[in-house]
Amino acid sequence: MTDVDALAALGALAHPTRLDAFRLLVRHEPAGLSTGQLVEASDLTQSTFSTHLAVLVKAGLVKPEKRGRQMIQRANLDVLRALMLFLAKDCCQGRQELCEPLLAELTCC
Amino acid sequence: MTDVDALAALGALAHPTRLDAFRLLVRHEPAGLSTGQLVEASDLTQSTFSTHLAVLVKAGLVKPEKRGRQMIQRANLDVLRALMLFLAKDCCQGRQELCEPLLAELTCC
DNA sequence: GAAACATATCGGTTTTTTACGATGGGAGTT
DNA sequence: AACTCCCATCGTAAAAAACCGATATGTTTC
Repeated sequence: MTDVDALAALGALAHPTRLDAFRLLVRHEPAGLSTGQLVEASDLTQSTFSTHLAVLVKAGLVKPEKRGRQMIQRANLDVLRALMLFLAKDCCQGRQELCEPLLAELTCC
Repeated sequence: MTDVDALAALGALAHPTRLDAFRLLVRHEPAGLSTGQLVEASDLTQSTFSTHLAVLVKAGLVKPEKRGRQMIQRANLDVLRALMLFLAKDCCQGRQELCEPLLAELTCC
């Protein structure tokens, strides 16, 4: 993951509507949700939400898939993992003791 | 870490200047760098960089400390860890197999 | 083919962000 | 006290983001 990719992912998640939508999609893995269902879950217009969704898709965090006349949206956890690894690399620069607390907490899952 | 905190941290890192500055500070832990040194490392005006720095501080990612007539800026790795944990919680919702690849890669450090 | 449906895109307005020079205030120096 | 240095803040202009209604595109249904 390059800096540009990480900036796109960070920016995509840095908005309440998009963060909510992404987390909703994560909770609905691997089935996904239609765009319309996501619009309903938000309190925004269909067109406004569509542009938010486009930001998530452009960042690679969401992968759309055609199904009949509707689009099924699915979270791309690979990109989320790549983003976390990107951040972790900063955290761990040479000093492993800095990230050990993180690993300890992450073993919760 | 609340949603509001996470959004602030994501937004703070979602800018090339601020991401660069934060990573530079991480690499200079635990000594930190003065604001002036950070300005030099950027290609921006002192005033412009100051507002960027304020965003990082507001998000808690950077902790300023007075030293004489200059400010020493230090990265707050606790907030970075909290942010990563916040993202990981989404990733791991109930399904531990989703985060195992991440943990495997993180053991690099 | 016409109608209904799901989603994307186009204009346009409002709000927010970014960037700069200039100014101000606190902290050392002479 | 006057001066210099470091940094924050103010005022402002330009750029980007957010939001909406209206329209366009492609798909199923009748």
